Amino acid sequence: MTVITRFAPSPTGFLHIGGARTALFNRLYARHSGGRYLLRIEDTDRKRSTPEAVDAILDGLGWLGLQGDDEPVFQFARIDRHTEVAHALLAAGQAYRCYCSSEELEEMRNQARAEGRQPRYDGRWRDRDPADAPAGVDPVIRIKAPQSGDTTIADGVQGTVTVQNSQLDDMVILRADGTPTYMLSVVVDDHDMEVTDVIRGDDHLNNAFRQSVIYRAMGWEIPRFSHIPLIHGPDGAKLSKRHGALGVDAYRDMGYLPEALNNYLLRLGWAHGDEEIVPRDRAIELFDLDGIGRSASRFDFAKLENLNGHYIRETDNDRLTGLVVDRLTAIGDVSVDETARDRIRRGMDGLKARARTVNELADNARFYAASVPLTFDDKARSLLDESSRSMLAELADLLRGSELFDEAAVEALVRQFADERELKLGKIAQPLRAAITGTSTSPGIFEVLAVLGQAESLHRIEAVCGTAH
RNA sequence: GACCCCUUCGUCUAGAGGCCUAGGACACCGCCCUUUCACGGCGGCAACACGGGUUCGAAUCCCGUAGGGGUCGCCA
Repeated sequence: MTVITRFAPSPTGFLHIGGARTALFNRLYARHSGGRYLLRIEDTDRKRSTPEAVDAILDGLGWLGLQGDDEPVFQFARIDRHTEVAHALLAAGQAYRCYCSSEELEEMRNQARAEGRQPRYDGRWRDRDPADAPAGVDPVIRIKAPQSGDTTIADGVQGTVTVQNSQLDDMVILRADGTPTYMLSVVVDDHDMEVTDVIRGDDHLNNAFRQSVIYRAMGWEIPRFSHIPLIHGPDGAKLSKRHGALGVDAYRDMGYLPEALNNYLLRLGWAHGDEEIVPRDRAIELFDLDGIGRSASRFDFAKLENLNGHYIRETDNDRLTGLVVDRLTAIGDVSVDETARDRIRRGMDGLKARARTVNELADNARFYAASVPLTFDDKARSLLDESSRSMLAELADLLRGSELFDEAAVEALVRQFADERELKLGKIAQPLRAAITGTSTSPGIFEVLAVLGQAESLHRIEAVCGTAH
């Protein structure tokens, strides 16, 4: 049987990090098994669902490369099928109308809580004569849950989990306004979409038992459930905005690469021996439900950042240049023309070894796009004292006379200059760096000089020495 | 509160009774490389929640305790 998985977010906000990981696992499992991975937008809550959220989720999935194999299914469009099933259940005597008001239910729950019982619906309309129905009350339809025995689920991650049926209550499958509830819709859709594996967050584990009631009532085969642990914040508490419960677009804005986020999310809760770097294809090859742990894991930005640095170093220079230019342009403090773009591209080897995020990369590349007069940070300013400036003026003369200006030629020149004066290279390199980059740290100084070229390099040095020619 | 789940270095994890003096990665600390900062290399610090069993032998199996998490909607 072909494996079919699905990711089913509700469009009430952005695609958060937990959802992204759920989508990842679903896709990976489907790919690994040679099956299909589907997307379903659970937009049955008309009050909270928004088209903006649908776009945000689709965008996020697209960025991560986790879009479904088919066009997404919009659950609300299938509402007729859901109500049809509800009525079939009613006709078969598997469900019944309940005329309780919300006040009545509230009171029922309060009383149960007060008596230390579980706040469940007590089934008071299960066998009651519909003739007793109070006038003017629109009933809901509830399904008859088993009242004795127990239900066991063989979960792909959690193992065998058993719950006493006395814990289940007769849940609402069709609301008073005639719309289906989530519990009904998911089951009907998963069945109709022929989903074989439901891989979702741990927070749904209890729902699996309730949903199996509907499967049984309809005589449908129950899919294999796999409930993956939730992601917590660094302090072990539920992920909050302060931590990482951000939309994936926020991670993109922070300068993370989608392949790094995918790798990080994969390793968060899943492992294959000691392998840490697991690119997509390798992930598809290795991914298995067995590798998923059962305990919640904490989100760790430091590790994500380290991984991101790795992927930045692996990424080709043209793509990186595009990302850096976009970022610099978005910030808008330097204008990035073709010359600047070309310098950034040629300087990318030196740049990318030193950055862990695209934003850091852009910050470090800024000096390539800047123009005289540069802005200097404090360290650079203190490096450019009077004696350094006069030394740079001499160096400029030497550089000006050079026919060649590639990295090797410049290095030879500067080293020779240092030797003649019996100076350590650092004594010259640091002021030089300050003069041409405006900072005290940068890629290798000879590389920078070569990328900038003779004219621009001299221009920057002269601007500092006040010896413009 | 009831029900369900979880518990190995600070963090992510390896570990399916002897291979464990518990391995890797991130972070941290040294050293090396070096014109700066990184990258890279080498080394270090650091954990089986606790208590009982079972067994010749337990991080691995069982029970309990403690702690953490999830769920208890006409939300999804």
